Amino acid sequence: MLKRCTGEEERDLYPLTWRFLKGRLRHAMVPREKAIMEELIGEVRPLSDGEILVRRGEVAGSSSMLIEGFMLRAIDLSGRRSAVSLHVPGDFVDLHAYALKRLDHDVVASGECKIGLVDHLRLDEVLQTEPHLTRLLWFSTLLDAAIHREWIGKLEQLQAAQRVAHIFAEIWYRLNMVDLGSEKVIRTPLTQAVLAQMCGITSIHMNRALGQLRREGIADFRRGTLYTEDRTRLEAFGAFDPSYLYGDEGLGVQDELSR
Amino acid sequence: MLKRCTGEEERDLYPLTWRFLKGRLRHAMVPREKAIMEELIGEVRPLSDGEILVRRGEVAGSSSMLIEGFMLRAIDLSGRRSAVSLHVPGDFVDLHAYALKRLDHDVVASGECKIGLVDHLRLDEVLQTEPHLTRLLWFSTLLDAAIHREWIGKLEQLQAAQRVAHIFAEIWYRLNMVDLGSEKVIRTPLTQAVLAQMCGITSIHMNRALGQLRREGIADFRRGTLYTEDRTRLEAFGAFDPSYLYGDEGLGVQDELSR
DNA sequence: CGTTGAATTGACACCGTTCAACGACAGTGG
DNA sequence: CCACTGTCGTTGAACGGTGTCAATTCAACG
Repeated sequence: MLKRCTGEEERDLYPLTWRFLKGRLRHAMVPREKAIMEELIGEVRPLSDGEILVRRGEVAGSSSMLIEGFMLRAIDLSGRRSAVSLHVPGDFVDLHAYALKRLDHDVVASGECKIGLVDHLRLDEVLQTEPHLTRLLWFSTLLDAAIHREWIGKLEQLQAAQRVAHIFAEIWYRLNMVDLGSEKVIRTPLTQAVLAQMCGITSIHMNRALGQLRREGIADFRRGTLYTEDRTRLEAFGAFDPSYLYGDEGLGVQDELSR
Repeated sequence: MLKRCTGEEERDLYPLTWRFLKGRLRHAMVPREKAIMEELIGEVRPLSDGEILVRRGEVAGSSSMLIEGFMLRAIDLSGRRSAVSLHVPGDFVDLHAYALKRLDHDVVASGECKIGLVDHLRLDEVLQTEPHLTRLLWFSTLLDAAIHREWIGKLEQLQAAQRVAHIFAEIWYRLNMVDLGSEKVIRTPLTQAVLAQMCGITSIHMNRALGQLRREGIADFRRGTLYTEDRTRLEAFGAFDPSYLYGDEGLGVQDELSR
């Protein structure tokens, strides 16, 4: 008889990595693979707000999984700083560094967070002996790429208020996938300035955009806390279609990857 | 005595795939791996301008390498269409489809082009038996992600004319890496409308931006042909720093990946 | 030589930036 | 308990970049 693994059990068995690919292809991992993932983590380290984990150009010997909190990837172009992606618990934040060796961007803590370090030598072993797990790791980095593409589309087509709405919808969705965030409220360490960096607008205009969302009753963001009565409306306003996040409840075709 | 492989020889030995990772980590591939890559290609197929190779959401059983010509990835958000990336010969265009199974975007021919199809079953074999080559394939998809990030930064920070300049500089650089494009002129199948889609502006404003570049003597783009006297100036204007393209002449640290 | 898609131009409205000032709040130390 | 301080958030007015609409020119091609 196949015992169905409940959320509780997963948390107990894999306290550090149970959120990895949760809501996406985690169901494609067999217990052995989940155990390998958990054992990959060496040191667990806390980060304080704004702390830079990896600097652009540095050669990295390890990658890290985000266990608690939020992180950003940031790049500088023509002097100004901007955020090109956001990470939530369960994300293998800079797995990219494994194949790229040096990164093209900084990886920064947004608020307090906790990460688990994975030595690249361990990943070498996985590549040698675990083709299926390798493919899942690869998949997780392509998920990032898919999100990047959506952000590009968002920046190309939406205007300020819609961009924030889109980000809000995305964060909410991603938090839910890893069992975080409630139905009507989520807590984040984000400031209006950081949101502005992610949306490619000034923080002043971000303030006005948030004002608009508030006035129109679409969403209320105050000092990191996001609240909304009607998420459907928020998503619609931000032209948010979650299919790029490759969640399980999507088209379901990924079952082919299951094994 | 180690025989140095000249460009000529590479072309003869691997007529379909000699451009793959050229200028990046191709030097890290041993002849056996290059041969495997070449043999991965099944059918070779021409595409006509605007032809859609893979449609968003479709389940793909194969991926394709771009042998000649240009291709785009496009997504639709709130009705309008926009281009989220551009590909040049040597790019393993929709390798993403291998791990993702279904894509979040369309893959479209820009102008006439020629592609080589690779069955996913063949890639499965590579994953099982060739960890080093697997890592290089993974690397090539992460290169796309790095370019995505740069585009996000570009959209967040630069204004119209600088955005085009940046794209121009990028295309030029990438073409040079695969032995295409001369010092002062490159030919592309791009229209002002497509450039506009890539820069997130209207084609009308793209026209004005191109006019500005022309007036200021930075670059002259006319019906697909791009000309400039001073590439350094073009790059400076577009705040272009090629390090995100991970070219060989970069920091050189990637040699660690060599083996 | 006519047709067609692409490129070009001008007028005007709107979105977002800039600069400057002010208000709200949390943490700190007296 | 209060005053102090710094960060974050808020607001207004002027300016500039970009979108929109409509009309015109240009280049390629059958």
